[in-house]
Amino acid sequence: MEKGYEHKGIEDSIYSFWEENNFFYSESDYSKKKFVIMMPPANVTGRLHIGHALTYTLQDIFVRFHRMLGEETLWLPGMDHAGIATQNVVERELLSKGIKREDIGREKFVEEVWKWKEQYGNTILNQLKKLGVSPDWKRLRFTLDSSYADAVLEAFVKYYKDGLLYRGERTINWCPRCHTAISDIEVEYVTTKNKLYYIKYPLKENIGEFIIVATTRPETMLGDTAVAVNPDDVRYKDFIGKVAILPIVGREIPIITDSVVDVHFGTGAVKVTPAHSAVDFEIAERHDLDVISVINDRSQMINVPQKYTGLTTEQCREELVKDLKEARLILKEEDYENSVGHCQRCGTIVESIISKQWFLKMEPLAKMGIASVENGDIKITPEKWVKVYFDWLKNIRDWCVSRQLWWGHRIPAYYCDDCGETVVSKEPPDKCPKCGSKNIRQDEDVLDTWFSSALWPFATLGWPQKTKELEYYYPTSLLITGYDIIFFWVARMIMSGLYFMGVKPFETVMLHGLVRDENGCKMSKSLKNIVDPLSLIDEYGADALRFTLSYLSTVGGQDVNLSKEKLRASRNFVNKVWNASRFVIMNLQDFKPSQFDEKELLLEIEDKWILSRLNKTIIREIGLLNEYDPGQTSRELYDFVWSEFCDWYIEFAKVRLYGSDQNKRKTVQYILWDSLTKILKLLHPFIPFVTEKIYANFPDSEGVLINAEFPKYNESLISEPIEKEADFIFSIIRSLRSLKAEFNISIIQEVDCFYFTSDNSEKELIERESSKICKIAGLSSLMYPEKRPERSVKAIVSGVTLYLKLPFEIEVSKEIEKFTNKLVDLDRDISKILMRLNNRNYLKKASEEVIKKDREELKDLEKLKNTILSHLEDLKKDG
RNA sequence: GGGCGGAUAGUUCAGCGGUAGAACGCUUGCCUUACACGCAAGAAGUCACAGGUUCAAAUCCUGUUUCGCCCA
Repeated sequence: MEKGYEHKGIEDSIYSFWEENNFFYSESDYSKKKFVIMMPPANVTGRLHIGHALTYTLQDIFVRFHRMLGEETLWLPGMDHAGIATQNVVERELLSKGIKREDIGREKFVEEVWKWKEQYGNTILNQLKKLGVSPDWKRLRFTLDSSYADAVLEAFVKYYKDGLLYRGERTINWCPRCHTAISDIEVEYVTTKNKLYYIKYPLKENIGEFIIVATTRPETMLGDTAVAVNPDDVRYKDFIGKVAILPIVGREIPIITDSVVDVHFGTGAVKVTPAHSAVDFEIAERHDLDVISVINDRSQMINVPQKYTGLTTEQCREELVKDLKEARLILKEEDYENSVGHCQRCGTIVESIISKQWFLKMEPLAKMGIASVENGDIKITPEKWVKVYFDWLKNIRDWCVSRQLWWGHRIPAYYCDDCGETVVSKEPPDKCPKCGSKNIRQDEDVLDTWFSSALWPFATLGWPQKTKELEYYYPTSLLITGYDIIFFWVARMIMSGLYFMGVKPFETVMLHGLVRDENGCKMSKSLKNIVDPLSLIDEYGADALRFTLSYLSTVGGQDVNLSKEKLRASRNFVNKVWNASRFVIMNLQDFKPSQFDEKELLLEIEDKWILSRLNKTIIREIGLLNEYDPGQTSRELYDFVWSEFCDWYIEFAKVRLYGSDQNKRKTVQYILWDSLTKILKLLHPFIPFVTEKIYANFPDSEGVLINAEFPKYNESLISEPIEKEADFIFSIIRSLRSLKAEFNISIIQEVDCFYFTSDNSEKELIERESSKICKIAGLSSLMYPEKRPERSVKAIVSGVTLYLKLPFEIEVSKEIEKFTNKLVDLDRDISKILMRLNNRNYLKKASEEVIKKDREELKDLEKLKNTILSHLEDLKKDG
């Protein structure tokens, strides 16, 4: 084995080895418990970013863990056709060749997109492999696969037949750049500095009187069909029912009341533009107002006086404000901050317009979604998201599912040109069922990509066919994803799973945080703080990246602040594991674990200690992963492996390993082999490459780690007294080393040492372990003296006083000072505990366990105090 | 406007009722035959602020300040 772990070269070959041997493959097996995760489908245009790295690392940890537990584990990978994004990419590419999509037509364009997909679509999948993830690639699904497309059609038709899908003219969010409708949640609101204009609308009957409305978008007034005030607003009591004259246009519009009007906004009177505001549209429905569209789908003015027609909204605003000012109809304008909707995909300001679209009625679906989480059928963790989920579902609006794109699932609705009949069916009708006409056209639009990904947990398993996969794998076990798509994807999957399958799509949803930079800032192109996971893998190794991401994640699903510092720490840890293994393997050359009989074990304190600690760690890992806390698991594994196994056990092991007693040597070889084998298995879900590589070098390894059995724990090996004894020995060693450091004696320079204690068990323990203490603390001897040694440095551990024979004189006064200071600290600690133990309420109310712990602590401290006191006396005699 | 989350060592963060923790950085020694991506020994904190609950509060409650996110 090499001196340092070099991930380059190793990772790729191990990955191909796993893949070639089908270790990721799953087959339904009713004799086994199953564990199923559906991978959130990756955007086909995407490249691997750090957010993917986090989510897929976490998923892979659970997948590998359950696979090692012997469960039938399926992790189904996938890709999403990503309607708008993909269409944009290919459109841009064609445009660079001077071709517009309209030039070549729908069919040719879609062909081009498929070509693009075949060529570049697998980029992200290959990048994913670099991370070491282990999904069943043979079951890879794409949301436009023909069987998947069939599921989408089936869903659409069923929703329609059940009366949940309808086509209608309603207010929608329109992206003028993507040139399509988008759903409410695809709009991102950004606080923007704007002007608030106060515009005077003259009253018809009362010449010279006005009602003043405030707006940030004066150009929309051209489409006003009313002015509304709050019914409780006394200021406008005399205006209600009167008629205002819309300036510039001259239209007569009523002054109405509606409780949605906020009395604190502007003047309390608002203009009502039903065609360009969802709220106003609802007001219009309640009051039966006209709806006049004045902005078209290219952000141009229509149905307005000649001089404004065809202008963009911005040009129109400028002109109109000028004209209103000339007519002295603008009372004032003031600075104002409001939220302006932007297209989530391209950042363009979205326009509210009236448009004929397909909508999915959400209320009945939302009720199902709420119930299944409320009654505990589906568990969401961390729990704080449950409330967010409920709030969204309780206030949900109908979902606009049609998109004016060419790339996606084309809506299976057919319209008769002769009688106007609408037919929704999976198969195109050859004639109109109503009038028999053959003039039938399919709807031009495609479905929102999220409409298809909502079907992911069952459409990937062959639904609507009753496949054996669907039968076995549905419902799935766990869904892991970022909290940012709780509405987009999680909630919608729950609703459609319940609706079409009648059963929840997954048992548990685990939501994790988003990856941010080391200062907690969102990664963005403009901040130039984007880190590319592939270059991180290249620099630090996939294991180090994976370990960093899991190490930084928390049960609370906090955002993850990634830093190079943490990556370096993880890389060092991986290297530590490598070198500890290297040490063990080097010392196992003459040892055959399979031929060793456990009855020959001559266990010593450190063996029993590491076995106790190891078994506790196994229990912790199983417990923590079952509580969805991979972060805490990685932190505890790190500490156990580094600070306990490497720092103490391996150091102790060297004593017998390099000693002459062959039986002792065999024991320590066996424990090293046994515990490291288990450690590698415990670590494997987190750092699969390095552990697999090491395992291949292991004597008598049972094959490969990826499908090795997860270590079983043995509770009878856990012992608190053993751990306490070991800690006592460690403390002795620590204080001896500390003494040497204090007096600048090199760790390898051996010195004589005496120890004294009035406690027999302590004396025996040290006697028994003295040769190891000597080796590890760098002593030439450790003796119990006939009489008290003179002029020696002392350290005190519990009842033990240690006398280090230094090659030079020490200052007694300094020693006295040192111990006097320690005494002060000690007294403070003792009085703290005494205060508690003398408090009757404490004794009455605190738990027995706590009180017992306090009493033991007090005993220990007092023992220590007595030891210090008697040796202070000694020192004073010396002085 | 409504909701959620953060404020703990120089920095990044764990801990979330019973004696303040880690990593990195810093200081001092060490190339001790697994590892300098290392070893050993240190220094370093009114746990944002103010009240309250409790025998006991970084930890629970209320309020304040402040930073961030989501929804309207």
